[in-house]
Amino acid sequence: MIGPIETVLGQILSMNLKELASKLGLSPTTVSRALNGYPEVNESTRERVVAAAKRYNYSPNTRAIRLATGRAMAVGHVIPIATRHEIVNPVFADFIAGAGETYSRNGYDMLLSVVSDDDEEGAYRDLKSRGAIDGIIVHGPNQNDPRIPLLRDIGLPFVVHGRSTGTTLPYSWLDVNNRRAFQRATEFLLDLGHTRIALINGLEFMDFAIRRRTGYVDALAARKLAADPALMFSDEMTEVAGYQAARAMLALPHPPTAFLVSSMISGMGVRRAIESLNLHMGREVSVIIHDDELSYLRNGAEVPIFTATRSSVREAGRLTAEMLLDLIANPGEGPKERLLEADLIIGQSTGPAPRKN
Amino acid sequence: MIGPIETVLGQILSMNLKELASKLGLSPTTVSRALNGYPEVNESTRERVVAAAKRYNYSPNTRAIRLATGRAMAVGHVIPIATRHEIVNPVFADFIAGAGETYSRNGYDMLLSVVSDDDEEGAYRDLKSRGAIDGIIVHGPNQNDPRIPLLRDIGLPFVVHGRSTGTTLPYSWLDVNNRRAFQRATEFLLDLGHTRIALINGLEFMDFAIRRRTGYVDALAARKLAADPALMFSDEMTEVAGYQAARAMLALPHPPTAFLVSSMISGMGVRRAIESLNLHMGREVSVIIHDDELSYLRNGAEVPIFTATRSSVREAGRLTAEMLLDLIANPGEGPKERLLEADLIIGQSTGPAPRKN
DNA sequence: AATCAGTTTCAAACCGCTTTGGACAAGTCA
DNA sequence: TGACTTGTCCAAAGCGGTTTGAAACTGATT
Repeated sequence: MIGPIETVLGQILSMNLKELASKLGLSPTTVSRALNGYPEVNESTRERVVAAAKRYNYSPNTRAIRLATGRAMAVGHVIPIATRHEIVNPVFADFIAGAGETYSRNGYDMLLSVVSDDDEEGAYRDLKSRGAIDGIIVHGPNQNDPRIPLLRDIGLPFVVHGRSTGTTLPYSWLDVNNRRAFQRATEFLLDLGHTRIALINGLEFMDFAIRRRTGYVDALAARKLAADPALMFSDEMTEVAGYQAARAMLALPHPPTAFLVSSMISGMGVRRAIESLNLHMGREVSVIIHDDELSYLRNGAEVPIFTATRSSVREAGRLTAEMLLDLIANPGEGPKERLLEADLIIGQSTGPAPRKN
Repeated sequence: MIGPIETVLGQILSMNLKELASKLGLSPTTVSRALNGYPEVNESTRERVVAAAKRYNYSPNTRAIRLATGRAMAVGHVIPIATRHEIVNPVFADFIAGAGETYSRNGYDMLLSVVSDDDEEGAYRDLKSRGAIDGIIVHGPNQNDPRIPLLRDIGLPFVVHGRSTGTTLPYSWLDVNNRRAFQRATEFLLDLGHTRIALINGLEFMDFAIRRRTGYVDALAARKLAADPALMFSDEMTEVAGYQAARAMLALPHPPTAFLVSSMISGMGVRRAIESLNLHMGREVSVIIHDDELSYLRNGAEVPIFTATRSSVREAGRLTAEMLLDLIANPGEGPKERLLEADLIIGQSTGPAPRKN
């Protein structure tokens, strides 16, 4: 009889190594080696084994491999749920899609842990001591992030997506040059003649938000302009928050003529605020956003709607995952760092500053 | 010496069962039983064991448990990446956050597989035959979804988030009553005097989109109104698609006075189209959206911006995961079904139909 | 013919837990 | 008193692979 065994229920029982070996008249050792590409097995034997494995639909039991090798062949991602505001970062989906591609390609599984943020440390320790994963990716680092020394202490290989200002320990990270991106964007607005430029930022304990603000402030300072606290806003990056902040600023006696906005979603709120006052984006008010190239929130079809600093978070996921697998495979090597530059792409949301009247 | 052993590298080596047992002068059998709550162990012994386990920071090796018990203690989620349009469904993040809470609470891991959609079948077979998971959740079912018979055939417990019109096999699912939700929304618009109601739907090979259209068509038919094909649009649910569809419809000789929109994101595009024509949502044009209560896309702060059919996808994640764990624990029981009703919440985006002039 | 190296194969130990089938002591019943 | 429970514990056999150390065979060398 050929092919996998069918039970009464129609379920396919995959056979195990011992069965396959006896079917071939070989020892499990040889079969295992043949399938795993070890040199000490005759080529013709290997071919027989490989053919039989395919014919009988054999695939080795992951649980057994993991126990035998001591490796989990899995990478963890911890999603902290803020107990206060319960927000799932919308860039997660795309980052994870990118990372997942890398894992699939390399035979790794991706383990997601959803954890309330006051229990994150416990989650890391648990994943490590249970031996559930070989490494982990750290999301959304804050200033002086405690997770970095923690992971170093418990000896779990990790790569940070982003960086942590204030951390002096060396660690592996991949980040977008957020400071440079917002510096360039600010310069671009200044070149267009804007001087009242508002910053609608994310939460400024997050590292990326700190760096973006620095870029913005630096660019202003280079032109001898001081950042106006009334034009700097920091909050959760939601549509509503963007709308409210922009409304409030546009109602100031001396309103901004341009907005630098930390995300596409906040940007849509800013746009709504502008249009609700019968103003026009790219005419009376200019807007630049940061575009993570989220797959479900494209910045326009062919023509970009927003002028934007752009960097694909999906690609970041792919690359960060590659760095981690590399780190796992070569534990001896030191930390790796990688800085991606964002593109500045010009859309329809920016134009010359309106003349004073 | 008290506490876990520290190596030169400062890594914490967690001890294993055998070591703990010998430290206690007991057999591994007894220690295992004491920790797992079996009755055949003296209470005082159990206390000693539990205390020692805590003191030495013992946590059993997941890999070994899995091999020994034959259970993976893990649930799979397959994220298909459409090779054509490469879109990650934005509701994934929140659904998974909800499901993840359930898994954590029950000691299960969540395994995410990112797979190109032409290879999804292979991914399921692989997960099953490797023994990597005990069950799986099916996302985004289409009409006559082939995954349902497939999973039944390979004998992998599963619950579908959504349903599959045309599938006659019984299977477990959890769904929102999409038909009823859109029927009620349409009735609400009809009651406000609207007769030209447009439908901006998702891709209509997706089951939820089919059901929503049915609800919409039924409600119109109940008032002896025929659905106008010119007012029915189906595409990816992006902001840009919503904008373009609404722009086009509003330019018709006999434009709609109301829009029924399948998602918050498309709804933002529709709103932009309306405002770009100097019309006002809730005045000249009414809009109802479906609100999945995505954490990063709240429908307004206190006051909802959009009138909406509302159903929390995060809660759906929690409940679907519970159903699956139940199914895994009680394989004998038949398929379970659960239909959630969406709320109709009234926001500022709907109002009476404008008088004809 | 004996020795040796190289190739190919295998038996058995091992990974760290669970679980089966006793063993042993103490208490109960006839 | 002997037979039977009951309570408590343990040795050993698993789960399904990988990996070590040795055996068997081949052909070449002395």
